[in-house]
Amino acid sequence: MNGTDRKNKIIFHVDMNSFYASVETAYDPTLRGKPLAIAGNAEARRGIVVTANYEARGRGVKAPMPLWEALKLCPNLIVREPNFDRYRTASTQMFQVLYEYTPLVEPVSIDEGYMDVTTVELKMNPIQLAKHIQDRLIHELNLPCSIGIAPNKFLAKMASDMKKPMGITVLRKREVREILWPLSTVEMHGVGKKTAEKLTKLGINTIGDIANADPHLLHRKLGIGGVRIHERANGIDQRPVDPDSVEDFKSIGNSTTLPKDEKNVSTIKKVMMNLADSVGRRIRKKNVYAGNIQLTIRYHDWNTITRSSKLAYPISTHQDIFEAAWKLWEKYWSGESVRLLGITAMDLVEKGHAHKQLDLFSYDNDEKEEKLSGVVDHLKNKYGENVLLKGIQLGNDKSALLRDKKKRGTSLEKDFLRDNLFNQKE
DNA sequence: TCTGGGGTCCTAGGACCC
DNA sequence: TCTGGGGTCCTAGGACCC
Repeated sequence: MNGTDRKNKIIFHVDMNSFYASVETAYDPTLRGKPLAIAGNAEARRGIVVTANYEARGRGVKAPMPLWEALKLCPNLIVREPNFDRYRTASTQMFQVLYEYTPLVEPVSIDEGYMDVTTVELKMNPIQLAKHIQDRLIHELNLPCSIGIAPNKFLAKMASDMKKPMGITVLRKREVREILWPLSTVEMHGVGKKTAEKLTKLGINTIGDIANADPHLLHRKLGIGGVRIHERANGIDQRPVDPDSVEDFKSIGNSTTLPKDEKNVSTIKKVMMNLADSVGRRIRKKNVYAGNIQLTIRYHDWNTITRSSKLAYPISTHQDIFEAAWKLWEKYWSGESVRLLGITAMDLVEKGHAHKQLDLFSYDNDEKEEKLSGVVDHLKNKYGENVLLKGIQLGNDKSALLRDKKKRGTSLEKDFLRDNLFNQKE
């Protein structure tokens, strides 16, 4: 293998076909061949089609469609409520199979992922390998998928979309002009309705038009995303398959649509406590702290606002999360009735070596220790162990952290350090 | 009988610091 | 004290995807 060979990667995009519906059918084979939709309870205002199988899609049912509309199109539609634990289990099993071929697997969602199979040594060509994986998923898990094979992630993604269900599609770079360019701009991954409208105004109607447009114009009109779609439309995508990207999640949140529009504060408080509880469980399970809490309020008229505030120190308990969210609620609620509430933990920092660090302090108050372990991990993460240790050891002097102009903390961090670590007397 | 829930990335303006 | 400019942080909203 020489350098030129290594430059031409072989990327798979594995895309499970109508995943939730397929998982349900695997559990209950009597569903096979019948039109099936996964949708929430309409009484609880969750009546949205999340996934429709191909029989239902043939009748025009597709996600996300209100359930009543789906039933109008397809009166004999079978409807099942989503069972996310079941889907997560199936997803894990599915990725297990992919990991058997290479560690270079990048899950992008519960039902799709990329594989870099460039260096996989097998007595098969890539198409045979894809077929082999597809066969295993259908035989071992009863789950159909489509696989796109291409020299990069974007083309693999576009390829996997071309034959469904159970397709295998190769898209070579030299075929981009013939296969991708005639498609309309919305067909392109990354171009949605709004961007397509803007493009239409510029006289850009197909992926080929994007490819041949002036990238400076696209930059002016669409920002950095414009440059990106120009590259992609020309078959260029340098992003590596990153198996670690699952680890660095940026936020964890939960939201819920209320059974009816609500302005009763004690009801809302209960909902928010439940949301805070589940967000707290999830971040603690992932061993992270939240440095910022965001509250989402959707009003009866569908007007949605988000309000967030950076915290003086990272938190992880449901009480702390609730308190932060409740402060935002009290500050920003307009008084109108509410349709949906959401709490999201953001600016996540790893828990790290909290307890080892804690030995440096002589606090006897448990609660304070919990809070301090959060800020210590946060600062360590951000500035590195040395800076932080130096800062702490300087004790009641001004810390290295506060002095270092390049690595100075945020004002919130400074305030916190001043209040809690340095017994500051100016 | 309108319209779920989980995310990521980008932009833009003002605050703040040097 | 005035003036300007650059950089980062923080927040809110929008677009997009599954």
